[in-house]
Amino acid sequence: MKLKQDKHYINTIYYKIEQTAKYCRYLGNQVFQKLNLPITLDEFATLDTIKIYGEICQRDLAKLILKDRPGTGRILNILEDRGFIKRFADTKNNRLVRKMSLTNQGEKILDKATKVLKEYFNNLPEFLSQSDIEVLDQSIQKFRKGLEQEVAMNI
Amino acid sequence: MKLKQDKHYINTIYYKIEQTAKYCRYLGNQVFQKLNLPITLDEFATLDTIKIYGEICQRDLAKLILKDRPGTGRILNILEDRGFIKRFADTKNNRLVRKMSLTNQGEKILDKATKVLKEYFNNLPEFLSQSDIEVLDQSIQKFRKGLEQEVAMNI
DNA sequence: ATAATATTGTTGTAAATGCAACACATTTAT
DNA sequence: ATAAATGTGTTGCATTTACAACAATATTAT
Repeated sequence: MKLKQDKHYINTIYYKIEQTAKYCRYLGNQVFQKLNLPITLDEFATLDTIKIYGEICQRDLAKLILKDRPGTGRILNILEDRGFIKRFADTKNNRLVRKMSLTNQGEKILDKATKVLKEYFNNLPEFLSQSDIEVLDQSIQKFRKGLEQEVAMNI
Repeated sequence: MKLKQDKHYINTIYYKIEQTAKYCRYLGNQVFQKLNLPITLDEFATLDTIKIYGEICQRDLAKLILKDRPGTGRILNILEDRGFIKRFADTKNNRLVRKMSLTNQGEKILDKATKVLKEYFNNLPEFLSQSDIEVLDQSIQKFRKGLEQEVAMNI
């Protein structure tokens, strides 16, 4: 993988991805506050992921929500305390694991937040066309897959 | 900006950018450790940016290195303590600001790190062609610019 | 059989991050 | 002229993050 000789960090694709990710995070958190949602962005992502994947163990969930194992456990503690999920012991490859599922209240909160968020984002000016997004999606996916082979995630 | 009705967070472009950024950060930090560089990724980015932009005030630097003002001040404290930069008072629009420049030692460390990093990255398998990178670069740039108008950065 | 290795989740802690408050100076508004 | 608002950098603190160490169990190697 060649880098142009005169490339400074600020001109690399790594920097631009970091920069864009930072904007995404700020926007996300600001939207959650502005809309007065009763959960944070991380909690929303966690609930939404549990809804899709059904009963998965904590480590698999950690990989999906991009947190490490301790961080995932802590988010789940909060969600459990607030009654949005319930946890139970199960096995996976003969190993004892903890899985989880949404409670009724968790479903309700998630649906509500999803609805409010969809409305908000539908009213945002469309700054990228659907086909632009697809191009971005494809190429960032390809980039990430390449990256994946170079970096140890140890989650 | 329309979202497909059935899109979960994990399928959005926001998630994929976060995910890719995380890989970038891990790879970066792991490379800096593996190569036994005497500075961190953040310090390198800071030195490299000071080298390009010459004498800028801390707040402008903060925007470039994607840190907030306190964080930028702290990184600069470290770099100053280690003798890689020197700081001095100046004015910008009649306002008192602190600017900085690389010391000889700072230049040396930066050049050394740049050389080692270039060698490392040149030996990585090329997982994206130059034209692929350009496509990614263009579309992520466009996306970020759209985002920029929706999010307050207050740095 | 025993030891070494691997998987999963938790605890603890050092470091990084985000943010509000402050100090100080300058510009703008009234 | 005075007050309010803005720009710059620092301090302090609460939260988040990264990471190592551990407990418990299962698999693999010797």
